[in-house]
Amino acid sequence: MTPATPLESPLPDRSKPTIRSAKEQLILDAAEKVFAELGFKGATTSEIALRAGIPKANLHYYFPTKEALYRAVTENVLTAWLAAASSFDVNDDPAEALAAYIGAKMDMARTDPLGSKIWASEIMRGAPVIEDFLHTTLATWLASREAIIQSWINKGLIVPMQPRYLIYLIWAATQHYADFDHQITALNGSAPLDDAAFTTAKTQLITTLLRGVLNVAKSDT
Amino acid sequence: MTPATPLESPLPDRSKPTIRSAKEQLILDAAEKVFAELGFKGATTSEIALRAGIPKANLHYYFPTKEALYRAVTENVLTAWLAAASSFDVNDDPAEALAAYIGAKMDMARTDPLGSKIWASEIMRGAPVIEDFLHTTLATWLASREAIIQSWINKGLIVPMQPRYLIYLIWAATQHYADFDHQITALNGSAPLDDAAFTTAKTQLITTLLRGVLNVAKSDT
DNA sequence: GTCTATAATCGGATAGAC
DNA sequence: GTCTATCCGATTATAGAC
Repeated sequence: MTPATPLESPLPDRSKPTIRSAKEQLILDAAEKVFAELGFKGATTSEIALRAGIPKANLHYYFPTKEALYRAVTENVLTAWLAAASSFDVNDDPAEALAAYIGAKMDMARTDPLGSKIWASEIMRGAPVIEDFLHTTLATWLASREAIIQSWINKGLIVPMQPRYLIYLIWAATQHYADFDHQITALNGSAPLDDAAFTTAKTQLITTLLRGVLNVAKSDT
Repeated sequence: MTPATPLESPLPDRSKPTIRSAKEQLILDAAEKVFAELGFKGATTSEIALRAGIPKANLHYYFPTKEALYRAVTENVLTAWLAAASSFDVNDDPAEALAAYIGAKMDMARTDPLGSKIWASEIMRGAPVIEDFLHTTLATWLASREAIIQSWINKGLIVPMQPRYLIYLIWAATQHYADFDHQITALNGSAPLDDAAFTTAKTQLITTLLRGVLNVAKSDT
């Protein structure tokens, strides 16, 4: 595993939509599942090929090495992550901005739990592939959102706090529904949360966190 | 990996403190690190033996199979988890009980991040080893604490909510500092959080969550 | 109890036929 | 472009000397 080479080509050439793309996508989908379950080292190309329904050698034709395949999967995760991150910016009102961001992250945990698991697994092994991303794009994004939250604090809209620990809280709370979905399912009587239950969890999370950080009118002091 | 056999002997025989215990502990400590980083499948007995400073065959003398070693490590994690879980019960006041529990979980994330990572990794791969624990001990613990929180809601001490999503929020927020410590370190300028910063994170988390769920006096409505 | 040597298997990757 | 056959290193586990 080469360390910290910058990721390239987030959207790899859509000019030829379905010539080799079909099988590549088949492989990427299978790889996403296997990497999410077993991590980079635990995943095997045999297992990925098996789940994709192709011979192992065919997989190595499209993705020469296991690491190249892993990096391709990881790029997709980062792309999705950055899309959700922008939902922070659509509103100047802290309540609406935070609610939108928490909601977007919850929706991502619901629709793409595998991406969240791959992220978690990558971080837990020391982030060799996304290390550069952590120190550049993510650090920049975090700093700018800290500044926004700090401005809300200065205006008295948010209670005084360290903004970054609020961000960590949001990340943790939302990604938990993806990373630990097996545990949540087990504690739900072996049935995954249905849409109604998930909506309840999402609404309650937004309510609790907004109550926790929004400054109410100080008329009663 | 045999599925869902109940875990046995949480405290394996302390009558002979240091005859073979010394090397077993050496192996368990090394195994905890390697399993935390690489997961069950990604970890190798060679790597564990290397870090324990013993020949690989010697490891297999003390722990016949990789799975037996993994189960031993997992038992230690469960034991520690149950110890922290009891901190919920020491107090009848919701603010104090929740603060004590959140604080205990944060302290665990600080002192034993590896255990948290092993838990996360085990859940993400489908929990084959702790599945039984999830459906028995953990489900029972969750139900009893839900009942306690519900009683607080009935007394008007806590705002109306689904108690279990509050528990999930506490689990997620606290374990995040263990499971994602590499990311937090990267975003902290490549330096781990020092004790002061961690205390700030812990205090702020307690403050935010208590504000989010405690019912304030309704004198201003 | 401990370690060297090795068996048996698995996994990543490739050669070369089709 | 696709797949069968295979190489070779890595990995789990054991046999047997000390």
